[in-house]
Amino acid sequence: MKILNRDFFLQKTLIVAKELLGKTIVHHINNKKLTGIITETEAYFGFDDDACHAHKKMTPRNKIMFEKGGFSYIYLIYGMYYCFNITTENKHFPSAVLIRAIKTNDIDYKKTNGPGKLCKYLQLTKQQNNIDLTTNPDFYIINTPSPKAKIIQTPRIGINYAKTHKDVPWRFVLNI
DNA sequence: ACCCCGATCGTA
DNA sequence: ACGATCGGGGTT
Repeated sequence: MKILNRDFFLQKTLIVAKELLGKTIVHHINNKKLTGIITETEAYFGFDDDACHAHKKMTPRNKIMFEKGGFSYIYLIYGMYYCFNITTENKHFPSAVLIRAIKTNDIDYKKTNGPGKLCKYLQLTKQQNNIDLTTNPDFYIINTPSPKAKIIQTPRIGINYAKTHKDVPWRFVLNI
C-alpha cells in the first residue's frame, strides 16, 4: 500500500491516464474515509488539444493545469457538478487526467460511473482544488495493483465542440 | 456590464 | 432529446 509519488505523475499524460486505471483514490473528510478504484480516465494536454481547458491561455480557473504532476484540478461544470482531474508532466505544460468513473465497495456502480457522480460520492468540491496529492494526508492515490481486466481505448466524451482533437482516442476504460 | 456556454446527469 | 443551473471567460 504505497501512495503514488511525484515521479508517477510527471510521466506523459497518456501513460498516466492508462496507468491510473485500477489505482485507489482516498479522501478523508468529516471523520470518514471515502475510497474508490479508478475505472475510467481521459487525457487532456498541450497547446494543440482544443478540448484542453488551458490550450489557449492561462486563466484563474485553468492555472492548476500548468502545475507539475500530482495536483488536483477540480472545477464546477454546468453550474451543478464538479470534475476531478490530476495534473501531469512538468510545470508550465498544461496537462491533466480527468477521472471519469470509480468502483466502490459500498454503493452501486451506477452511482459512481461518471465524473460528476464520483465527485459527489467522494465529496470533492472547489475546497479540494489545487491540493498536492503526493503529500496531503487526507487526499491521495494508492498504488493498488493493476487489474487483469482489458483496457478499452476510445475518443473522449462530451467534447463535440472540439475541432482538431475531437476524435483522438485519449479515453481509457477498464472492462468491468 | 453583458452574454454565451460547458470535460454532466437525470428524466422523458 | 432536453432542461437544470451558474461561474468563467470573452466581448463591449
